[in-house]
Amino acid sequence: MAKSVARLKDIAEQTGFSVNTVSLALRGSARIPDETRAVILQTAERMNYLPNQVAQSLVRRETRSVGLILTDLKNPVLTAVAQAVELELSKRGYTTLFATSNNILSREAEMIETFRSRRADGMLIFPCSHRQLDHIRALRNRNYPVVLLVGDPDARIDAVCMDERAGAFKAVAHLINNGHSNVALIDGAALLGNTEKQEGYLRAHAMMGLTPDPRLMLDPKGASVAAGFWAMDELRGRKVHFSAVFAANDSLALGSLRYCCKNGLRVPEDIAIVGFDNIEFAEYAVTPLTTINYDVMRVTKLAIERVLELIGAAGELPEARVTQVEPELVVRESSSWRYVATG
Amino acid sequence: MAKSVARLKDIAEQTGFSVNTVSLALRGSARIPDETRAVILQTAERMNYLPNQVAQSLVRRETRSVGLILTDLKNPVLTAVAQAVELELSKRGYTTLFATSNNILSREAEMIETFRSRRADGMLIFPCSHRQLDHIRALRNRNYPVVLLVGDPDARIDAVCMDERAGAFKAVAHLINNGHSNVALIDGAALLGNTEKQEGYLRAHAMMGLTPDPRLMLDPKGASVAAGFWAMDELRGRKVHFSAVFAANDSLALGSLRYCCKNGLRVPEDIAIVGFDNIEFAEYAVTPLTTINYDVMRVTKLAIERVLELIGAAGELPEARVTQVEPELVVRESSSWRYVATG
DNA sequence: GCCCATAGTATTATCGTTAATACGCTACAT
DNA sequence: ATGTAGCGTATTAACGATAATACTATGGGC
Repeated sequence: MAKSVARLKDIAEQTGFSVNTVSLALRGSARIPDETRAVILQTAERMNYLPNQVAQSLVRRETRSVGLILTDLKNPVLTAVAQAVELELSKRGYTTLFATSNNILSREAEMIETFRSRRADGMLIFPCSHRQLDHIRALRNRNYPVVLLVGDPDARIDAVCMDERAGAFKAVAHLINNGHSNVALIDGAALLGNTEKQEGYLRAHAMMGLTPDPRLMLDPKGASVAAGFWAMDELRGRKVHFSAVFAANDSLALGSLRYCCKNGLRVPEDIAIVGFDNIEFAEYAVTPLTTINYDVMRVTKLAIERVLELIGAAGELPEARVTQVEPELVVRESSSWRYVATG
Repeated sequence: MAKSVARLKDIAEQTGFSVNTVSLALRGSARIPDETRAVILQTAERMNYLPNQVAQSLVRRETRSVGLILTDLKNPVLTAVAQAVELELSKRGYTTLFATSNNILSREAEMIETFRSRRADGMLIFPCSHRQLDHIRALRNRNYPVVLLVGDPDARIDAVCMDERAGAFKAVAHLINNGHSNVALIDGAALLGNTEKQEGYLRAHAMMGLTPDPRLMLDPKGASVAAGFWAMDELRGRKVHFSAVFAANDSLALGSLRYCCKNGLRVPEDIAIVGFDNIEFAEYAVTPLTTINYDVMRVTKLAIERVLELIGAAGELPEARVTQVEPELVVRESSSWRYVATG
């Protein structure tokens, strides 16, 4: 905290009015005559006074701050979420307390406790695991406003999120419809309990009466471009035929694409690739990437409205609601050489 | 703020001890016998007590929070900075207050005031403009601990940062040394007053006795891949010969690369490209990108140490110091077809 | 001239915590 | 027995603001 900043008391001493009069004047009370207010305002200005929000928070019993806990910022989509959250919150006079869990459950729990201790009015959480949510549910049960950014309709916790299952379904169905009956899956999230994309992948197969070879489902051990590159190499080593790849995010997909490039595999002729998230680099890749897109800004706004609604709720929190936004498939060259021919 | 949370007073009433005894017991004072402490600890646990940091901050006159203001999070390097800052601060028991200025000076000033009002113990700022720093200097002059993440040795404000001028110099000197005497510059930062990279570009030319054609210096009007694509098109339209491009960040460079790809220009044979920042996508591009790399984690750690040092300083702040970390050139195929031949 | 409404300002309590100090009791030395 | 050291706990006053209430002039009505 900056050393020696002006307080109401200092302004009071300077002007000769009481602390309360100064407080009322600065807050624009009608009980203070214009002349008095002018003197006080001017003195406050001169002394560079800014209300101490710590003291205000104590007496008002609200901090006007919201905690944001993400897994990490390596994924450009989470980055976009972070920025959108901060923007929307600050528009509404709230400050963002920020933390990352690095996919470590204990760290997630720790950051939640930190924010609770700081009396954040509410929290937005992108949980490490979409299944282990007991610590978050406990929070909600104690009437703390929490909104998850990935949702499980059965979790009994509010959530506003993109429907990953539907997105994965669309991606894989698109590949199967384009004649690919052997689609590989590059996705490591299932190990953390986040099986939505895998479920979409399986459901798309089931719908078409196909059963994917389990050897085509690979954990890339990371979410980076390098991991995608490695995963592709590993898949090829398994000697199981596949003509298409669905990667759980665009970084992985771009890594796969790079692998193909380097190893003389044509995309999409030899291997079709579909990513997820529609990051900017996807569109400008050697072979523009087919991917799953959703409106980050819209989801974020809804999430913020939800958390502010919970914060505003008097007494008991309302019943938890899960809002899932349907993502859309963006078809580009990497999945459709017909598209190459015509486009 | 969550409704009705346990306070020291509640524990005091439950156990029959006074508030102060409870406070001392929870903080592990030696004056409290083990038996008393055990009772209090157990009751606190049962009531799910967590100290109210708002009240603590008020009485301790420090919030153990640091404000982080970035321009935006679209640049993966700033993202990495944000994550590293949060990690390092939380290791040291500090919370990160986060905001973005979107390169709008008034918003930057506003967020600074917000954090000051919240009594953040210090701030780390990536300013929109490296020249208009009066509002930040004023803060420092009032003894507020601030550390900039881009530095001007003459600004009389502490800074820990990468030496952008030196980085740009290395990039352009590398191109010139490889036989490119007409190097284009794609960089829009100079309009905001951030001329470091441009200066490096000019200095590299001057050093070699060259004067760049001003028509080869282009403002891409943005920092995205799309902007880089557009800039390349614009440059070619100017009908001034150039055989190499230095782009102010890797997104711009990847956009340029994509343009070349699409328009039959070979990289590096027809056009050499050098980027800046060494984001992961640079390495895995069609033509791996030569770029400027620096150790984000190291710079971040130094910056945090500096701000905590300022926070810890009793009385007047010490003289401002600017620490610049030298970045390094990472040569890949995009700038050197000799490298292609051998590598 | 007196009462009362009202405008303008001050007083006091409060938020949840910490810090300094005070108090009461036991035990011990003298 | 008596002063005193020390231990365990309580009391009180901050921190910087807000909110409810309490004063104190002043002016108007009769």
